[in-house]
This record gives sequence, C-alpha cells and structure tokens, in this order.
Amino acid sequence: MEYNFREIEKKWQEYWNAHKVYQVKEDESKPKYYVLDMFPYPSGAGLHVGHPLGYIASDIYSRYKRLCGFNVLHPMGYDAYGLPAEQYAIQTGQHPYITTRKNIERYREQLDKIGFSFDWSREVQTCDPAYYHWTQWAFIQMFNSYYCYDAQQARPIEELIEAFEQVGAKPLHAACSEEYTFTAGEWKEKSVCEKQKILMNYRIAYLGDTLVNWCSTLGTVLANDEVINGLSERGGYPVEQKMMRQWCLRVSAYAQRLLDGLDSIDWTESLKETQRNWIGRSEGAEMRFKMKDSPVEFTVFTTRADTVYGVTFMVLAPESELVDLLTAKEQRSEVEKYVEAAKKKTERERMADKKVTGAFTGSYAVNPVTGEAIPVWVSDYVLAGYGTGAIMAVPGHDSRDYAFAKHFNLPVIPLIEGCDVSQESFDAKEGKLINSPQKGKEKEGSLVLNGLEVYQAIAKTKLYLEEKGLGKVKVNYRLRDATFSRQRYWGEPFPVYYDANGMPQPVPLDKLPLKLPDVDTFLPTETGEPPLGRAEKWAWDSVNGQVVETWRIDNITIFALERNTMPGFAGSSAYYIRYENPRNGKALVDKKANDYWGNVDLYAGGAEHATGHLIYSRFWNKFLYDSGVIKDEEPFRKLINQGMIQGRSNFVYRINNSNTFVSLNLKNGYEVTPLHVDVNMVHNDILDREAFRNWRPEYKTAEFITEDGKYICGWTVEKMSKSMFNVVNPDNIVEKYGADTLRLYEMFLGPLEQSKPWDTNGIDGVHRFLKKLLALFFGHTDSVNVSTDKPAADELKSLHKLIKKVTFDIEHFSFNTSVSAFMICINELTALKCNKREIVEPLLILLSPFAPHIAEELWHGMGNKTTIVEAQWPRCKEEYLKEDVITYAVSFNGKTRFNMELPAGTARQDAEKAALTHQAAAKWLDGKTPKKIIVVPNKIINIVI
RNA sequence: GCUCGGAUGGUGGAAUGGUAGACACGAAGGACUUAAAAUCCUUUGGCUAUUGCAGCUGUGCGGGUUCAAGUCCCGCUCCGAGUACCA
Repeated sequence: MEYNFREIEKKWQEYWNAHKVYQVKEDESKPKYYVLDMFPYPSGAGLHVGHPLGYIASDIYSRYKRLCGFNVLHPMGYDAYGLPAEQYAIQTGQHPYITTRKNIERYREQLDKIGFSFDWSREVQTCDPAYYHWTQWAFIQMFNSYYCYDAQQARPIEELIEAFEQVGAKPLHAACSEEYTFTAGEWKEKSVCEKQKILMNYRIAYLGDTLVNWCSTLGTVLANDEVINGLSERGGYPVEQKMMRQWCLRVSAYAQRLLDGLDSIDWTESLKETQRNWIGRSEGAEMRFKMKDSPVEFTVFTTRADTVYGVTFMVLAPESELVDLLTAKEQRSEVEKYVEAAKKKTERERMADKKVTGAFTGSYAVNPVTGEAIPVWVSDYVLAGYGTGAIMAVPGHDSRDYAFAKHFNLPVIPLIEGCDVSQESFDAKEGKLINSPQKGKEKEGSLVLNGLEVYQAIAKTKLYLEEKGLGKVKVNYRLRDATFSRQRYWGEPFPVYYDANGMPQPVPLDKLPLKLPDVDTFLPTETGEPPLGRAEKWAWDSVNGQVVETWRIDNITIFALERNTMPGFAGSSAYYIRYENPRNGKALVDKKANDYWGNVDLYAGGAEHATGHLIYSRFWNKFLYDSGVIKDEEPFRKLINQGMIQGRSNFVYRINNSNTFVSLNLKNGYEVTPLHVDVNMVHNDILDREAFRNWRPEYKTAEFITEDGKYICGWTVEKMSKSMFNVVNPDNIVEKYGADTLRLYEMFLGPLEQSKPWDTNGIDGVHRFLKKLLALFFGHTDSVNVSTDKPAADELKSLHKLIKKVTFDIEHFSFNTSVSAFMICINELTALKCNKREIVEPLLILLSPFAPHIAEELWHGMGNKTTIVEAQWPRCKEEYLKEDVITYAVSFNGKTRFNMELPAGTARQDAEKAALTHQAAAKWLDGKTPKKIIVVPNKIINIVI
C-alpha cells in the first residue's frame, strides 16, 4: 500500500472530465448557488502558487455547497486583453492572439492538475468576438442612455430628446458634463449637429474633452485607478495631466447609488471603506463670487461655509478656464508663465514638490457676505478636476491655504474662539465662532455666527446663502467619470464610426461584433494615431451596414471607424453575467438563465481590485439593472479577499573572494556576501548541494562549510518574482506531493485573508496526514479494508466532532482550522484502530472538498458506484458529542487551584457542594465560609472567600 | 496627515470573556534497521524543581472593567495595508 497520488489524481481528473461531472444547468428543483473567482490574466510566466489560493478556497466552498444539495455554478475563464501581450507583440511581431492563446493553454494545463470543479463548458475569453460582442453591445446601450436623477436610473436617450422638445433643458435633473438652460423652442431651432453635441453632454458613454492621465511612455491614457502615486500601475512610468477628447463612462452619475449599495452587500468593512473613500462623498455648499471690476462670476465649493468671514484670497487651478478670463492685463505675462510651468510638471512632480508656488491674477473678487474685495491667485495646489477648480482660501483654518498665505504674505483671520494661528492653521471642525458681526451690532440682514458651534454655523451659513441666492447646498463626489479610450491595439474595438459631420454613430446592433482588424505592426502610427490607425482596409459602409476594405473619399457613405480600443476593465465588468448563458448569440444573457442564477453569491479575489474592477463592475451591473437586462442591482453579494502569497527567498553565503559557501549559523566568523539561490534547490532551508553545483558553471567547484553535514540557507520575505529566484509553480508541488497535498497545504498555511510568505516547510505534515488516512483504510492489506461493525461511542464522537467543526469552519471560510480538525480526527481514529464503514464513509465526504482525488479513490475503493460528488453532506448529531464527565476548574478568588470531574448533568448546587467538600479545597478555604460561589456550566467554579 | 488592520513559543498559527499555545513544522531523545529512507513513541513557552507528583511567570507597553481578559474599555509603542494638495 503506497500513496500513488500521480496515478490516483490522473485517473479521477480524466473520469470527472469524461463524465462531465461538474457541468451544470438550470434546475428549478434545486436552490442555486453561484461561486466565482476573479478570472486570471494569462501572463507568460504561468500560474504561481499564489494564484490557486483563492481558487482552492472557492472550490472547497463550491464542492461543499454541492454536497449540501445546491445547484452550484462555478465557472472559469480568462481576462485575455492586456498590455503585456501587446508589448510582447511589439517586441517580437507575434500577434498578441497567438501569445495569449499559448498562455491560456498553459494556464489551463496548470489549473487542471489541481483538480478544480469548474464547469469548463461555460468558459469565456474576453478577446473572443463572441464574447466582446456583448461588451460592445453594452457600450452602445450606454451611448443610447442618459442618467435621470428624478428616476434615479439610466433612461433611454429618446426620453431626454422628448423632454427637450417639450420643456427644454432647464427643469431637468439629468447627469451631464455641463449644465444647459435652453428652452424647448431654442432646442427645436438647433441643427442636427448641434443637437448631437448637446446630447453627447448627457450620454452615459460619451465623447468628451477631459483632463486625462496621459502616459507618454506607454503611449496611452490611463484611468485613475491605473495611476499610483503619479506613476503608471504597469511599468511605473510618469503620468501627466492632459486635455484630450476621449470616450468616457458617466460613472459619477451613479456615485450615490454605488455608495448606498455598499450597505446591502456582505463585503469586508475595510474594502467597503476603501470604496467609500474612493467615491468620496462630501457635503458642502457652492458659493457664487462676483468680480469687482468685471461681470464675470464663478462658483467655489466648500465644506466650511462657516469660514466665509475668514476668506482672504481666492485660488484658481492653473488648468481652469477662469484663469484666462480673470487675469488682468498687467499680470498676464506672469500668470501665463506660471501656468505654462505648472502644465509642464507631471502629476508626480507636483506631488513630490511641496514648495508653495502661485501667481497673482491682478483681479479681485467680492466676498458675497461681507462685500470686501479679495485678491484672486492661481496655484497648482488647487485641482482642476475636483469641485469647480476654484476655491475660497481660509488660511486660518486650512493648512494648505495657510502655507500659501504665509509664503505670499497674505492676511490670516482666526475665526474660532481661543485658537492660535500664529504658527499653524486650526483645521479641526470644532469650537465657537468669533470675528463675524456681533449679535445686536450687525447690519440689517447680515449673517451672525459668533458664539455658534462650527456645525451650527455651517448649517446657518448654508441657509443664509440659499435665502439670499448667493449659493446652494451641494454634495460633491471625488469619484470621476472613467476614461474609456485606450490608444492600444489589443483591446475591444469601439462599435462606432464617425459620420459626415464628424459625429460618432453606433454600429447597428445586428452587425455586432465589430471584429478587431489585423495590422502589420502594433505600434502607434507615425502621425501619432493609435495602432488601429494602421488598419488601412478598415472602414464602415453605412449604407450596406458592413465593414469594408476600402477608402473612397468621394463616397460619403464610407466612414472612418473609431481607432481607439476599450480599456482592460471593459471585458471584466460583466463577465460573471455571461457565464450564466455563455453561448447565447442573441443576447448577453437569456432572461430565464439570469432569473435562475441571479447575482454572484460568493466572489473570491484580491483586494487590490477595490477601486478598479469592483467599482466598474458595480457600475456596469447597475446600468444593466436599470436597462432591465438583469434582475439584481449588486453583482457580488459576498466577497472574500484572499491574501497575497509573498515569496520566501533563500540565501547562500559566499566567503568573499572565494568559491566557498558557509552555512547560516557559522557565517559570523567570515566576511560573506549573501546571494539569492533558487528556492527550488532548497528544502526546509537545507541546500541541495549537488543541484547548486549544477545550477551555474561558476558554482561547479563550490565548496561548503556545513553544520552537522547540512548546509543551512538564510531566508527573507520578498515579493514573488523571477529575479529573486523565489517563484514556486504549483506544478512542482503537484509533481512532488500531489494536488491534494497542495490544496490542503495552501489552506493550512494560515487564515485565507492574510498575506503570508510561501514556504514549504510544513508541507510534509500535510502529506503525512494523507498517508495516515490511507493507512487507516488499508491497514496492512493492499485493498481497501473497512469493517461493517457498529461504531463505538468514542468513534462516533470523534466523527461528529469533525462534522460540527468542518461545517462551521467552511461556513466561516476558516479552512486552516478545518484541516487541523481532520488531522486530529485521523489521529484519534488511528489510535482507536477504527476503520468502520459508518465512520470513514462520512469522513470521506467531509474531506472531498479539500482533497477530492483521494476521497474519490477511497470512496470507490469501498464499493460505491456513484461519484462522491453526488453524496450528501453528513449532519452532526449533538447526542454523540455529550461528555460523560465534565471537568470543572475550581478557583479561589479567581485563581484556579485544582480540576474536578463531575458526571455530566450535575446540578449547579451539587457542583458547588462537591467543590467545597473536595479534599483539595480545605487548603484554601481554611475553615472559612465562602462569600460567593459562581458555577459556569462546563467550565469553572469560582469560590470567593 | 487620514482610514483600516495587526502584534501570542524557534516557525506557521489555534483559542463563542472561562485550564493560553490546538494542529503542524522544526529541534532533542528513543524504537525498528547492517545502514539510510520511511514509520512509530517521548519531550518541547520561560524560570525554579525534577528521588518533590509541583510552583511561579507568561499573549507589544501602561492603566481599567470583571469572580475570570489574548479576547471588552481608555491611553501609548511598533509593524503592515489603503488613500491623499478633494477645499
């Protein structure tokens, strides 16, 4: 009897595959459960041990739910569009499709080896035209919709046109980039082209001039979540702000719903918090300022309306359109110089540069409350993209304004009683107001704030502003619209052409998918157009409704197609819906399929997608919900984040100027250089010296100074990467120990959510557990040997303890403790020499989600004809868990003195009596009568003397 | 700066307010073996005992609540993650 995991695992993987064991379809007789993993981007490096962590956890949960009688949808696919494949294509000329397909094959091979219960018949790939058909379709739906604030949902754009025709723009509450006030009459007067331009301002997918994150090295724009600390997430290249005409998604219209929806879903608090911060709701007021010497007006946003008496200057963002309007003649050259300098700086430089800079525009605004004239400045500490791109500066109570005021010698007015602003500003929102007109001494109708608490003063000022028509209460969100164009080849083409007026028109729905054309090279064109600009034979014939391979300038029915492609998150925003009905050529999802499967019950993936994918998906889902395509408003009901698996690097210590290596604990006597060594040559920190000598030619003659005949390596925790030689592929582990050991070990490593370094130091213990399990089944024979005898009480107890623990742990995603529970149970049963069928059969069912291959093998070895997948999860019977005797810890004045065993079910009074009359008690009682006795059933008896 | 986590043996980590350190690794000792591997047994937080069966101490630090605190409350220290000229 030997644990031949290679044979066992191969056998059952082939069996499951051949018998389509994990394929599911809608089944009204069973409750559904949808378990989803974030689908991987198939990179060239293949899967490493960090990837399967979440997959194993969700697979355990899927298998568990299946055994509990649920119809479980557990699909997998690939996020196949992405930058690395394109960059590889630029270098090698190989089409990204080829590399992507190759990588997918490798991923599939690796995944198959681990024994997941995916329904591969539902696989999707985002680069497959049959899939991106529906990405393009959704885009057109967004193009043809606007967001109505009254209905709080997306509505067809035709309804907006109708409203314009009847009442004009002013009374409507619709999400837009710029407010319009035209009347119904004025609307009707407008040309077709003008109307199109106005509608663009309202569409949910719109073409707009926006400030974008431009990364010149990558040659593309990036979304906010793709920029980290002013550098591109991919590659770490500098990013600058640039005004560009781009496709955008009006995500901001959904800000409030995205925020509110968080309360209805079961995600970790930290992830919800991250999204709340990203959405960044802030309540405040918009205040209108008039200029002293010109008719121009502008508004600012503030959360501290109460500080209006402390405004000593105004600041405009350098990119603000107001700069040009408000700059006085004599200051023009200085301001222009400043704005130019600011524009040249990248986002990162601006952040790094904490120096205070700015320029005076030479003009003055009028404080709407006091009537005083206040100077208007330009400075890059004010952002064009947030609020109105202009602020009222209150140096007394805002540290940034304070720094600016001190630098340019502007006055600082304290507004809170007792605060000291001689060294720094007082930013806290607390205290009593001063320095506004005194009650009784104020002019008629002026705003009196003195003596009020800050929150009262804010409320009063808002009210005052609204009454006097000087401003309005306003909620601002940090969440901005998503830029949706990428100047890249390897992405979904926009289903859009530009008509004779240069206006974008959607490709008719029945002509989708609009396929990605071939190009000769994947670089931008010489004229700076995106790579698709090289597709010369790629145009749209609007009369015949098809892609044509010709450019005929004289024929006005042949139009240019959009040359940008969609970003990475386009394909990943609704893939979970497509899994429900993946081969449907008529719709994204059939209504019946979606009614049955609904949203994702459990979503497993990394927390790094908090502000990207997980926001976009929620937005996309809400849009589809508004459009009546799907039935649930939130895509992912419960979300678990697996931690990151870091690399555990190993070092050898070379004695300087020699080829001799000294073991870790002996290195102190020498001058040594630590060198990274491939972790695959190290086991339990002991170096395989032969493998090391063969690793590289220069180590061929290496000498070792060992301890007890072993060379011990040093170690440290780093990111898993090729250059550190610490990448561990799951294949190696599967080859050496088997998939079941890998699965159990990854779970045993620690709590799922926690980031932890990968080390194989404990893997033997898990492997040993499986061997013990086999020993229990086989005894000393070569075939499975189970007895049909009735189990004894202690055997039943051991099993039911396990059922209770494992069921509880799986429900709470505490997989590491359930693996421990299996080990305890097997140790107990081994000690009892128990191989009784009534015990080991349920045990195998419990184990099957964790180690499906060996469980299946033994299940069949016992004579079962069906697969273990069809078994039923065992129920825990509490009556087997009852203790005969209960151990009480008896303590005196809180100190435990002795343990005492009493029969289960002993009455409280009898327990008290027994504790006092116990022979050991006399020592502490010392003849005294106790003041108080506390009996905690099953636990402790505390006697207070 | 702000927000959210975390701190328990040599290591990974267990502990609904109720005997802290489950389980596993590693280490030490032993059995089997010509030997090794494999397997099995014993010990393993620290200190004091160990011809004394036990005692003391102990969950980052300082307080508090409680009969009882790793767990709850207050105040620190350190570490990690996210986010940031957001007005």
